[in-house]
Amino acid sequence: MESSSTSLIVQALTKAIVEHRLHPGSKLAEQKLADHFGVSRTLVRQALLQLSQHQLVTLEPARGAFVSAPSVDEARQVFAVRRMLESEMTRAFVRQVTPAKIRALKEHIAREKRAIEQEDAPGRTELLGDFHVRMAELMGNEVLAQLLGQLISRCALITLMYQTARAAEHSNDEHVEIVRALAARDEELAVRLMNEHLLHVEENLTFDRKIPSNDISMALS
Amino acid sequence: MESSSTSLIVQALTKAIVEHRLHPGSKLAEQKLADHFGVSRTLVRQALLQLSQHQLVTLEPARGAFVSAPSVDEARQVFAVRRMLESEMTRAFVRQVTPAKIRALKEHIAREKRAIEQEDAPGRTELLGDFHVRMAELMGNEVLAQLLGQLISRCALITLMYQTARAAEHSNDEHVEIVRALAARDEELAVRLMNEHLLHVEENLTFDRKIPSNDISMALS
DNA sequence: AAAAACAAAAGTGTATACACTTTCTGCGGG
DNA sequence: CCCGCAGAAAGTGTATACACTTTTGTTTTT
Repeated sequence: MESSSTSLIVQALTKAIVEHRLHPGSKLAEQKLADHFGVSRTLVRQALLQLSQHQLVTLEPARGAFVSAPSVDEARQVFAVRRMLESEMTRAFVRQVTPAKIRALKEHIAREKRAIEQEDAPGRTELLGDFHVRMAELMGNEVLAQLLGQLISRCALITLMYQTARAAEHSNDEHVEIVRALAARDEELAVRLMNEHLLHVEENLTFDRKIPSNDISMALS
Repeated sequence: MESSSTSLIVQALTKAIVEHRLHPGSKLAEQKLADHFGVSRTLVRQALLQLSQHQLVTLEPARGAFVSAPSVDEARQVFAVRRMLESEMTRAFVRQVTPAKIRALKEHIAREKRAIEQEDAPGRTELLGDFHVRMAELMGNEVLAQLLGQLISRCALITLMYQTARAAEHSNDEHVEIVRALAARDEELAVRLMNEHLLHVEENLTFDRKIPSNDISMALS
């Protein structure tokens, strides 16, 4: 169904993994993926190698590629890093905030709300994560934005999507509060709210292991 | 001269790039590297792909791989991220400091001093960077340690090695001061010192472009 | 003599081939 | 009935082949 290069495969697989269409532990057989994307194993291997660097996929020597199943410990470490990074990011954001930036964030939050109301679960998860990336981008720091993007992908692998129906609204509300503090240039409040927000998201972790569905073609639709 | 897998090639190239034996802009021809390492282009390509994800190598479509030449802007962004991450890391470190951890850091600093006295430039650069990684490891956060490791590799590409003869001593002194503040559990002082330290390192950036040496075999010795 | 055009060489991008390892299946022994 | 073992099937790891692109060097044209 597809036609082009490695990065398209990476994107497709990333989406499927982050949206939990491919469950942690699922085997990713090279030939099956190659058939599905209509390319040779060479390109699939490149894609899997990249994904393993993003920690979305785990490569076991001579056994193959599997969707990563991060341990509880690792999950907490990822969130600890996010809190370190994002509390300081928030601080820096306040110091260089402009009306245009606030407007951009508010627009983003509106998009979140729309996705939540329409019960668009995949879009919702993505947008809620992107809020944080958007902040980094608005600060003009590409390096930060890219780094956060990866951390957040790892988080999405961890946070289960389903029970976020209520949690999503909660996150959305907290985003609103954060932006309000940013607009008011209240540095300490903004930092505190961001920290609490991330703690809340982390609390929502559930670590039940679902039964892996190995049907790759189904998952990639 | 070599025998084994992709990650050995990655390590060898990383070392050569970070130690400035391969200059920014140098072409990394696949067949030449393959011959040098005694493997096929397949493995070399895998290695180059990984290095490009670490931002040490830039891939230009249909033109090949080159040692990255980060822009001034990108350099500042990397340092901005390091300051965000490491100031909070320092704060967290103070809160969970133990005598054993202080001892470990002091040992590391002693190794730095030895490398500086022996004018072991490559070892010196590596150890000065590793101080920060060691802190992350001592906190038991592998995710943080790995992330910092990558950021610091990117820094090493930027910071020129030669003029650090004096700067290296300076960095070493600042490490001593930081550890002293950590041992005293003085959170604010430690954070301030770490921030200033990173600012000093950033100030030492020099952005002169050297003439690239294309002799891969020579550089890899 | 400088510029344009073409041919040869070198190099990258993808597919395929093949060796070797793991996994599965069925059969015989405990 | 279960365990283990042999052989087949499936799958990964590396090398090689080949098409296509960029680069280089030479010849032709103005």
